[in-house]
Amino acid sequence: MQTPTLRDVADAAGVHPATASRALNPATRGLVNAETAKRVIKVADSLGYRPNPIARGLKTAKSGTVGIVIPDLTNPLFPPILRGIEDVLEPAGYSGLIVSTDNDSDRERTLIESLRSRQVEGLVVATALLDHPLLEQLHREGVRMVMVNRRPRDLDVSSVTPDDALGIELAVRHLVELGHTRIAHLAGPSSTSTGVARAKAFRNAVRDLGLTDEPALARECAAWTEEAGAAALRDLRAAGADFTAVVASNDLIALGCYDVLAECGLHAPDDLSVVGFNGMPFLDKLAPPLTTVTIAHHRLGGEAARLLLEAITEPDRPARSVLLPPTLVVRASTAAPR
Amino acid sequence: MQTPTLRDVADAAGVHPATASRALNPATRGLVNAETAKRVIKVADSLGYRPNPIARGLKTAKSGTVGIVIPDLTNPLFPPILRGIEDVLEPAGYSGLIVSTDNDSDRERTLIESLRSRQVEGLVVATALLDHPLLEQLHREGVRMVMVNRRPRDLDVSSVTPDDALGIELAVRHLVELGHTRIAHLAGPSSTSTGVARAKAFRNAVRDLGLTDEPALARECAAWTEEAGAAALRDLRAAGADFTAVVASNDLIALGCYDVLAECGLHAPDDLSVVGFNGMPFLDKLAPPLTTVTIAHHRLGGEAARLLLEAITEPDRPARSVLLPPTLVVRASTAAPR
DNA sequence: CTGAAAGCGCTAACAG
DNA sequence: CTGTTAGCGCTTTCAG
Repeated sequence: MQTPTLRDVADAAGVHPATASRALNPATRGLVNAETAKRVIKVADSLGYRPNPIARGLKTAKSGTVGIVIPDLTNPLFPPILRGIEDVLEPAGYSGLIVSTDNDSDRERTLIESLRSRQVEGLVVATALLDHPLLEQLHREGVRMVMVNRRPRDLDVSSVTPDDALGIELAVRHLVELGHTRIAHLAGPSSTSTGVARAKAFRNAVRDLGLTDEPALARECAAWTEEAGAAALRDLRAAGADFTAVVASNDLIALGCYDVLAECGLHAPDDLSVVGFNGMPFLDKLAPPLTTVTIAHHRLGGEAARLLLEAITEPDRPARSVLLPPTLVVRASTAAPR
Repeated sequence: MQTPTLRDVADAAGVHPATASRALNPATRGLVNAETAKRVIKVADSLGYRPNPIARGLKTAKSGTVGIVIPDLTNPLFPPILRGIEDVLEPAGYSGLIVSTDNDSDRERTLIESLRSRQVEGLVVATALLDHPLLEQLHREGVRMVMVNRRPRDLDVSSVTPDDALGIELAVRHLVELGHTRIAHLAGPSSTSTGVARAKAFRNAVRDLGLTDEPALARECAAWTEEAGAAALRDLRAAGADFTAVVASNDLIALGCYDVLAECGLHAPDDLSVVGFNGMPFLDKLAPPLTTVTIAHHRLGGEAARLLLEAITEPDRPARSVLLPPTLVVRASTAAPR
């Protein structure tokens, strides 16, 4: 026998399917005689009945699902964000459909199309670029969405992002307090809000702390990756820049710095102090353990999910943006300059 | 205007919805006049029509989705497996619904229930325990599934797992060739096939290579975690065991060994050679870089997805088990004993 | 080759 | 409080 339907339950309980439906749905149970409800429920679970949310969705135009759009699952930044999202979604009776765009905008378009055809009620988006036509279009079409980690410029959508300015300031202040005066910055791609915000925050922090802001000490990385970080640092060194510390725009870029140091037979922090950003796992096991600005990624995801659920239940609420405060975790990759 | 339905397309093209349906579905397009089909298709995409897979699923009892059950997304072992799965699913027109059980069997039951109610056509399961009543029950109920990474004992289901025996043999042989004769093993939980298989393989390898198999040199870890690995190594040391190398049953357990060495002011490989298993990312950045047995996790996932699709399209095929060959990656955590 | 009709499993009016 | 009716969007007989 196949999985029983609402009809089977109704027949077995001697009631009409509509009554069974009402009895089984907590929200409408009040409309039904308590006795009948009890009986229906008993029959239902003796038959092992389990409602078919697909059929329900067809009728109610609510799927109980939201789409989660991330660039790359293998980037250790995202699993904790996903966990945070799921931890909020699940108790609310929603489930998340996760897709990985691979930083490919065609793929992103296709995957979001497929999410929409699956009738997701909203989107949590972690792939935002500063200038992101697809997201603008979706927004115009009235798709409910929340940005996490990054956000587009000029788009009135809710978002949950780290307080990049504060994070970078913590990093720079730490280096200045150690005595560094020539500090380089390896910025993330300028196509992302985080890349731009951190680069700008770096310049501000440097000035605020009384150092001079030297453009020659900054490089933009082509991607948020180890390879791009390594390339940027090589470039900086090749240009003859003189610096004793580097603030990397994320941890992977910082790892790229480690690679370059190893190539050159140099060591952190003796030859160069290095600070990362994000607080990936296992950073404490590196050689040397990496000083980094840490974000509570779990919370980042949780807040985003909460905002999305809110947008779903109260569509008229204006967009809100949440900034999560970072903390600096000092480890052995930073020390006073020699 | 809302997203157009098949009816809208049919009306606009001046045909019956049934005809439009046939024209739009490549599989039934042959049943329709080529001209008509062409016209319908043109109208469809001028309207931006996109079929509703939910409604289709309701009728055809096929959802185009499979469930993916993993213990914990934040374990770096799983993202590459997921990638491998998605890379196979997607071109086949399927999508994966990912759930994270958190190693909690109640949660697992609930989540699998919810996947089934969402009409998944099959399951890729990465949470298998050797003795796993829930999976046995699902199997009896005819749920199509494929195990990945681990598998239950005595259950006739398809699986894709690493060749644990070969992997451990590579590790032990490497240590023996370096001159080690007293080698310890930190086994994974004996509730999992990988834990048991690797422990057994260790004993065999030791004997085959002419050493004596000493039970006093083995400990079972309570979990596949850093903490459990550390606890096991502490225990071994406290018991006064004498050994110069340790084969950890996975990389996280090996990281636990690093923690204990650091606590005691000791260093790998001088005081103890350490070998891991899995080939997690960033192992090359550790202090010291970890020698490990590497598995192509991406392929592990890909093969599993392929087997599942096969089981879906040809339900009568017998179960198959695929063993993926590991390779040993030698880094600086192993050296000749002092 | 195409239209008519029925129905997948469920819920939302509307009566009674 | 409960049954009737209708229909979500699509596919699939079955006729024509």
